Amino acid sequence: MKNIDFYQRIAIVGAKIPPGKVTTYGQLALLCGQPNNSRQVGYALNRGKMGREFPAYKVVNGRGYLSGAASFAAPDLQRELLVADGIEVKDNKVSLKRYGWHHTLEEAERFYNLFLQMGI
DNA sequence: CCTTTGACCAACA
DNA sequence: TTGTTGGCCAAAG
Repeated sequence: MKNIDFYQRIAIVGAKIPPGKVTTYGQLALLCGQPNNSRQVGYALNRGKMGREFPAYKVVNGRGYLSGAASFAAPDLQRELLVADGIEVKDNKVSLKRYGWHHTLEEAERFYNLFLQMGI
């Protein structure tokens, strides 16, 4: 699997984050078939490799913390976008328990099969 | 070719 | 419960 494909996978999974939910770098990496490659997800976003469509604001770290002022065009942009989606942000952090995307095994398998079928 | 860097993470003290 | 540590791995230098 080429890395270009990994970015494609991230785009596909990112588009399926349920409304009003957030995901983590690690979860995206896992759903994209590379559980130990969460740093690469951060790299892709940092370098703007995911395009304008990608809901980067819905990606937080494993403890629910937002990505940092430097990561978005405006320092407070990520928080504003999350709040606009009805997601509570307190102390620069969201509750993963309440707003995390708790995907099922079936969902994970659907992605796996889709990627297989697409050959990416 | 190395070596360093990073929008990460789980385990540990 | 907070800070640290070692592992991770592709891209950049």
